[in-house]
Amino acid sequence: MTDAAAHRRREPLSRARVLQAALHLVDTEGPEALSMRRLASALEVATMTIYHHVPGRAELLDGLSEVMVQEIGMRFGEAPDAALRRLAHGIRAVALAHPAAFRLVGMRPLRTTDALAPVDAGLGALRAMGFDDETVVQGYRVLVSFARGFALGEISSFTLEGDAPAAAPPAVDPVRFPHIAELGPVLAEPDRDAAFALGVDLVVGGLVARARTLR
Amino acid sequence: MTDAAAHRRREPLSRARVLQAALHLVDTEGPEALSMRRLASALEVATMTIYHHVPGRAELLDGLSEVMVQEIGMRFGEAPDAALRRLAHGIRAVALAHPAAFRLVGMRPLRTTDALAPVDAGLGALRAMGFDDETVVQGYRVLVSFARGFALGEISSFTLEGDAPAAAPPAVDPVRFPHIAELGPVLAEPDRDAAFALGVDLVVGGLVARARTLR
DNA sequence: ACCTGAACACCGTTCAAGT
DNA sequence: ACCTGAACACCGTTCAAGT
Repeated sequence: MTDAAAHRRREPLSRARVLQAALHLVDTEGPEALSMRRLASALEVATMTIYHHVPGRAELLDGLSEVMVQEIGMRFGEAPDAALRRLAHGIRAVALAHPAAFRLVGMRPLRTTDALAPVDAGLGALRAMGFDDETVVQGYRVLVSFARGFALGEISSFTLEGDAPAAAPPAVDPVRFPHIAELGPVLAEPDRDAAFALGVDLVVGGLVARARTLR
Repeated sequence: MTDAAAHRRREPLSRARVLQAALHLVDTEGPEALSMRRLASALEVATMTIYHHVPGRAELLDGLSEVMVQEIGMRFGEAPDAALRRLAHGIRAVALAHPAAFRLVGMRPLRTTDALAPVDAGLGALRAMGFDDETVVQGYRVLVSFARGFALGEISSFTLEGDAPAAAPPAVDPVRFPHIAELGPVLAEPDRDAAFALGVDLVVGGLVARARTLR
């Protein structure tokens, strides 16, 4: 049932409906639209009613990342390196599907157990490659740091800010910064898909190569 | 001259002194302390006085990243791969020196020309390795995305949030998430330096290997 | 059980005015 | 040139109360 339908029937509010409405609000009106007051008014409910389903704004944001992480599809019986590549691409896909929301929560630690399935899958893939525990955790952090960092960076370059309009790159002195000046056109319109694929190849490809030296 | 000394003599306010005070405020009182009002009161000046030196809050944040980026040391005549490694470690070092401020601005695009020296150096190193323009820009984005993403992630795991106290990882169902459960101790206290070094090795090492195939 | 209104202690920014 | 006070339109959250 859609949120709108649930609402028309005046079903009792729930954490799930609050989170759903929050994500919709951010998707349609931008990150700065997510205030407890505006969320309540979108749900046609008093501001304080929200607090009966979510303890406060911090947990609302945690819930938002939970909902988004659950959109990362899982799959079973995949080769470990394919699973890692899918995890990275899944993180970026969620970010591109919800850029404003990802900007809001993209670097928060996952604090809610319902958001841990992709984490477990990623760690499992690295263990299946034969790494010791330390290297599993390190490799996981490297891959996820890259994927989140890349996605946040590209989002910032094309979403409006919540406080300032999308940035035009500053004009640059070709004497001080010759490389920036000469690369200008490519810097302005990079092939973002190719850049992300390069990063995934470097990280996952490198890990696969190291795994081979273990056996 | 220190900010405090300048202030005692009632020197006129300047953009530089505003930014310096803003960074100090965030360093000492956390990210949520950076409001125009609290910054003004730290400078013992009326709130609106700030606006004569900085157009608004967005530009204040841009200025903060400018100041932080300038702390990344530059060096000349270095081998390209060493320059890339130093850039990555420099980004992380700045983040660890100013965790609260980095959380505030770590993913903003650099919008101020005085912040572009490390960008130009990084691009120059990749060009010196022989890559075509597209690959230079892609490789740069990959390295910087990883460094920023990693630093932001580790900061979030040990800084208080501005809205919630430092996160204790949630207890986890070992049936649903066996890998998380079994890796628990390592996940709780990862070797962050080693993890970052692994990422730098994978990215820079991988780029060096690709550069070799070009000649 | 579920929801609400009023109040408190904050925000960023505009504007017209002061020295 | 440089600084300011008052006002406007917002915030998140506490508390006591309503159904």
